Amino acid sequence: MLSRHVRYFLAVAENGGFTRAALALHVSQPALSQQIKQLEESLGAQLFDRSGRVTRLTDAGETYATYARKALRDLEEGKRAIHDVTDLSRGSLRIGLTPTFTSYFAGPLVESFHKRYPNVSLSLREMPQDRMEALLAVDVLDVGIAFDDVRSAEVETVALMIESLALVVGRRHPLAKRRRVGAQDIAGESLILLTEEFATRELIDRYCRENHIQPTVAIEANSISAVVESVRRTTLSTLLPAGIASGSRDLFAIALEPQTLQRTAALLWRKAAYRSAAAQAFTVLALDLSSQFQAGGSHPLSD
Amino acid sequence: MLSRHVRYFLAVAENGGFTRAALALHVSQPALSQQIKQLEESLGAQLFDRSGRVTRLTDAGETYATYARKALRDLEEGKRAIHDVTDLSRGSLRIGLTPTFTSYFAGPLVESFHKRYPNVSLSLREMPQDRMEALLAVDVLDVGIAFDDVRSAEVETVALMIESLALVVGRRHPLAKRRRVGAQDIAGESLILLTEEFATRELIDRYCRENHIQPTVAIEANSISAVVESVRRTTLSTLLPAGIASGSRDLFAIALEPQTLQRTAALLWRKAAYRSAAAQAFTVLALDLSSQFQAGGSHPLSD
DNA sequence: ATGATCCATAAGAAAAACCGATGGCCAGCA
DNA sequence: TGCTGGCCATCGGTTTTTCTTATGGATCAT
Repeated sequence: MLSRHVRYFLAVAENGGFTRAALALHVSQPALSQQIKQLEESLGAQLFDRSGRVTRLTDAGETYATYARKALRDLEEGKRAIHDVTDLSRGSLRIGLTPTFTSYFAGPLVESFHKRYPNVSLSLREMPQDRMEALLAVDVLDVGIAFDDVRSAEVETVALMIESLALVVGRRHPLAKRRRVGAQDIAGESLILLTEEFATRELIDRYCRENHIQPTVAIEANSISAVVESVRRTTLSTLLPAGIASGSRDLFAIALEPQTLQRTAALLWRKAAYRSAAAQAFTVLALDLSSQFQAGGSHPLSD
Repeated sequence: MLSRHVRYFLAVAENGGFTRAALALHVSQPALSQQIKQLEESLGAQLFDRSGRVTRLTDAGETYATYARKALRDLEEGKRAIHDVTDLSRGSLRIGLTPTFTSYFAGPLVESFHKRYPNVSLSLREMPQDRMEALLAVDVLDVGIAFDDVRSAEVETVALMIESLALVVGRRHPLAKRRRVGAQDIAGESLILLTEEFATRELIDRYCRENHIQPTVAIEANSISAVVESVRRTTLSTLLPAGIASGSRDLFAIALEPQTLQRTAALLWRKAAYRSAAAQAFTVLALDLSSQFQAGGSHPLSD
């Protein structure tokens, strides 16, 4: 990585002579003579004292050698640093999230990624899918977790799992013990729903139209946790990914029958973009985790 | 002195593209493609993301670039170290200056340096301290004259003198004959001050807050000479290093009592950097001159 | 002196780097 | 959607750099 001139110079300095250095470098001795001569000319100073029996550095040579060695060390360090980056002992990853994923999928994913690669710094930003796609396209995000019906042609996807919405209720809700419900059950519900800026809400509205039902929307909120906490404390219900209820004792996710209220969760990134080692590792982990969600019976809606 | 591979790599990184870099280097674009490809192979990592419209560094590339630049600086420093002749019959010195020093301290210093070493070429650049520290760190400047509270960890300092701000007024100003003034005198003044981009202004603002005074700021200017000329021609006053007034008949520097408005001027250079003979001679001269300022009664605020 | 070592120089051979031509790939635009 | 311009990769053939071998001059110990 250093020019021949400098490498040869250091070799001669270290070996205390042209002949020995030539031997060590597996080149002929005249090759060294020439290179060093050129270096001396370009630096405008004599680097070696060849007058005596042994070749030694001049003052100028001694001075230059310290800097040359430093430069060499820098380059070798750079080489090591690269491998550190690719083996994920550092680096960074900017992740975009659709709000509904933040709680139940992104949580475990980020946790396991951070556990495995603690030195990769993560940036998590929750945002609507439209915005996410735009930010991916201009390379402000590395990867997104959202749904597979992307609008932007610059974004490509890999499906993670099918996410089904369930009726989520609190322990005091009349339907709390039911295993499954149908559209007609929903029709009589008083719901608390996300506002229309969420893709989830659009999906629900379409579902209601298609099934010709008009459940009461008792409360609207623009935050998942507000919805969840309200459901927990009232006899209102909501429609959310079933995963959100898992892990919470007093929340029950009741499957919809038939399961028409579903969409495909996906990993998003810019088409043909360079994918950093961190991004690739994240992808692997995400696919892994999602297959657990799918296969393992733990996912309430996978059956 | 760096191998072609690395030099080309840096050029592509800096120019943001192969084509532009090729132009800058006066080689063909394929030559760059080949060299970079070889470098990437030898490092076992992709250095550039060529997928999009613009070519940009990958994480690995970014990492390597910092080390490569460091190596380059080392070699250039080595070159200068060689050329640096101890008798100062040639050489060069790149000096950074905080604006307030330009007039009264740097002037005499540069004058005496140039008188003593006429063959050393000088480069004087006025700039804010932050910028100065950055340029010192990347070896674009040899030495800086600023204040001793540096932010960068890569810069070290040697104190020159304590610089006290004084109330500077013109001959027609009511306080022109006073020997000293207090904070309460300042409170009633109409001032013309430097803008907030100057460290001096920050210092003054803090002083006012601490003394609970709010003098009128009649004029703001971002140039020392503008301030000085205005003070000379009006009955407005300003707060500036007392030294600025010395040597000018119709400017009067009135000491503040107590002297709380002061800071330590210092010489700055990059930590552990090679210091050329010129830089060392400059340091000696600067310390010498500053002790004259301090000791000799000529400095209006030294008593 | 003499032989052993060491480095410099010269000239041709080998290797590396380079150039121009060409083609593919995006991205912006009609 | 197809066109176009900008950008990079690849491919032969050429130029430049670097290397090798052969040789000669200098130094130093014997």
